[in-house]
Amino acid sequence: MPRDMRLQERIQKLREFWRQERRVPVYAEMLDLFGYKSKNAVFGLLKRLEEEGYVTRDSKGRMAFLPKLTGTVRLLGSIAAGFPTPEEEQAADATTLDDYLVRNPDRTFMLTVRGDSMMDAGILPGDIVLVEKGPSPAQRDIVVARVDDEWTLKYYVRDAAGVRLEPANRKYRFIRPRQSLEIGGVVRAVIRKYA
Amino acid sequence: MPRDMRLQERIQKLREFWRQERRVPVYAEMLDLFGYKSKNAVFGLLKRLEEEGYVTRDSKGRMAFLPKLTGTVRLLGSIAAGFPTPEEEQAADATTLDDYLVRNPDRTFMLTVRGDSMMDAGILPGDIVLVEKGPSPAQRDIVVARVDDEWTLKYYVRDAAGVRLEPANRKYRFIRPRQSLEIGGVVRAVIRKYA
DNA sequence: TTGCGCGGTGAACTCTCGTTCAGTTATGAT
DNA sequence: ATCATAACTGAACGAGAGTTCACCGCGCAA
Repeated sequence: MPRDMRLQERIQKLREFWRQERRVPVYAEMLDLFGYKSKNAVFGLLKRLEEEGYVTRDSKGRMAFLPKLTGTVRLLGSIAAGFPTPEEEQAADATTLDDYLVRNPDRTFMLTVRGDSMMDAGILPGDIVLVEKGPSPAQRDIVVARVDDEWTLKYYVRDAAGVRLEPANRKYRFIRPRQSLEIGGVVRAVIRKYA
Repeated sequence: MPRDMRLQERIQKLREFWRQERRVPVYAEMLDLFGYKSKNAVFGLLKRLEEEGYVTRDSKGRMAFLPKLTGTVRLLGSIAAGFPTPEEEQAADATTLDDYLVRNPDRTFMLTVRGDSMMDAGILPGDIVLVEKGPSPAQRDIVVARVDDEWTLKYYVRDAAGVRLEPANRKYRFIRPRQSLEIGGVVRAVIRKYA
């Protein structure tokens, strides 16, 4: 059996273990995970995995899996580039959606969208927005704002007259808040999950 | 200092540790993480965290953090329901986007959308689709299909005459594949990340 | 004030974990 | 076929892990 194939198989075992247990297996567990009989074999394998960027160790030698191992999706190119062959799939590094989408975990929330005020921006009712609380919005950021005692999504636009909130839907007109403008947060991502 | 507040602070420390190290801290590390002087204090705290569903143990007592601790986003209600008070935020359980969006990690890929064939379904150029390879598409699933030697997104529709691929854009007409229809995978989610 | 319980200290202990070393077997290139 | 190197076995070791136990002190209610 070729060397690289065996390695990939073992990495696959580690992925499965991680998904089930949410932790790094101890040597004893890796023994029967890989079919080894000696802990030193595990030791050697881990050294290779470290070289290839699947695991790290802290200053005291404690191990942790990296996203290359724990990731749930592989990042490929564009759709036009075509669908990947199995080899290309293997080559593509895995990543986690959390790392990809969330910068400030403690301030980020998922909210379900109601209403069609941002339809023209591709945000449909039922979609989920990732909202970061706290930062002051930049020009044309989409924000969660209180308008007429009701929370909605709007573009945040600063102009000569102050701040105005623009919908992305021709049915509605923009709004210029009278006094206090309450901003819940800034939309960092939109997620639509099918079925 | 009230009991629950201290607990929340400590949970927060654990979250930070997890984000940095991607593993469960050992007792010694928790000692100065929490400012304890005795390992038994850590032992007691972990028992509480287990009762409250933040950590699990396997049959041999090995610990793992649960999504309630490792999660990056909190799932709130709808936007119309308003923005949460700090107490409501605390009450909302954290979750990971990976668990939320990906069912079959080994078969799921991220692809960047090129072209406007699905614009009316809220899928814009530059968006990212999560594609699951393998499953046979259900009626009106969005699929990655090869059309005229080029990969695109289309609705998959089975009708009396066989299979047809429908765009979500009035500019284009549906397509009925002559012989072989190549399906790359089924779109399970759409993601749009700002800036 | 007394008594109780929670939350903590400190020390002792056991056992498992990761590492090391010497030696053996398998693998793949020449 | 030969040989160097990588992969693995088996045993031994030492450190560090988590657990347990005895005890303490503070807040709080009776």
